[in-house]
Amino acid sequence: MTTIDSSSDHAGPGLAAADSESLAGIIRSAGLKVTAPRLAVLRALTAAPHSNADALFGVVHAGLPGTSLQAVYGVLASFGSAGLVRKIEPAGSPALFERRVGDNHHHIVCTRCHAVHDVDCAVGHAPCLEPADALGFDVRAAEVTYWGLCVQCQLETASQLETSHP
Amino acid sequence: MTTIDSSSDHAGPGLAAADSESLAGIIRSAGLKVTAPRLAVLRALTAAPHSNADALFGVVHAGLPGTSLQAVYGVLASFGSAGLVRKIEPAGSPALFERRVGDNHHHIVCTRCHAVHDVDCAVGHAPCLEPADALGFDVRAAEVTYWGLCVQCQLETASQLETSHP
DNA sequence: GCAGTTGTTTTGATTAATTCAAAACAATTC
DNA sequence: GAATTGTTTTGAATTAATCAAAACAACTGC
Repeated sequence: MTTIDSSSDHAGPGLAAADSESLAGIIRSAGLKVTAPRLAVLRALTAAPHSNADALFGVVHAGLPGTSLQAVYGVLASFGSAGLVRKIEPAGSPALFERRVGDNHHHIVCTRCHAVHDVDCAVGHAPCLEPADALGFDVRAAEVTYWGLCVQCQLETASQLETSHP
Repeated sequence: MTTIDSSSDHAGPGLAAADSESLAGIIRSAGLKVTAPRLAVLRALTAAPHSNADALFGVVHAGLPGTSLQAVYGVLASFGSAGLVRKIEPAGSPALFERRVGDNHHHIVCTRCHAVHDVDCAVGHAPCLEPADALGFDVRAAEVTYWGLCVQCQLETASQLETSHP
């Protein structure tokens, strides 16, 4: 299996060495050991935010055969507790992961194709963070999910309607 | 337990006949056939909102042995498409069901014990319904989930802290 | 540079929640 | 009261995720 080498005087994979370097730095700064699967997952997640474990496994496994799906789950779990990634679980989808953490942003999900995009707070600051009646709860977070049709699906459903016109 | 019976000339199950009658009416009005499992699920869900399929199965099966878990799933699916119940899927919990539909309300979930309560809109009308940038989406719904500690869990964690003091 | 320690990954199995499909059955319609 | 349509049962399968032990690799200090 390949080793991880960040020293510059080295003719490794070659492509995107600086990229790996910074990703490695991010992982190390989080107090985690830098490993090939972790680099690969972090790179894949940077390229495709809102990916699920299986999709990440596909990408990672392609570039690093021998990586197991369980490894991806393990990497995501460690990234999660290290605060490096955030896990979101929209109804009807498997868990998705994103690197954008710490800010207060929300998600908009297409009800037809399940595409997910980030949306900033509606209000500008902590959104809706005060429920009308918190029932004594110590509220720590407010999660907003918007549901609707993405542009693509609006077009496709419109043309379908047209086609099925008498 | 006292019997409530309004349809006097009827020797049915006897217990809570008026209740069953009205529940039956609700089911029938939704265009669905009235069956024992459906009545039982609707009654159980009225008594314990935010129940999952398994919990409902437990209650239903106790009163109506022979009912299968799949029947409960089937009932909930038909109720769902008939608009009689709403399905919510908080992260980390199995799907929950509630009869409160059509109004715009949200949920507050305890991060420790997973208790779920209804909360009304933060704003009074459609809450946060306009994201900062909808990215071209045709937004149809905004779902807000508050996360925090319920009163009970606040007390329990506080006393735990106290106990573990040096 | 090299060995030890600690943490990570693989391998293989297991669980939880839900869905699918066909046959048996029951509620409304005629 | 019989036919029709839809519902429930039975049994299996699927998906997403988790658990556990052994093999392995990255960082620590020498």
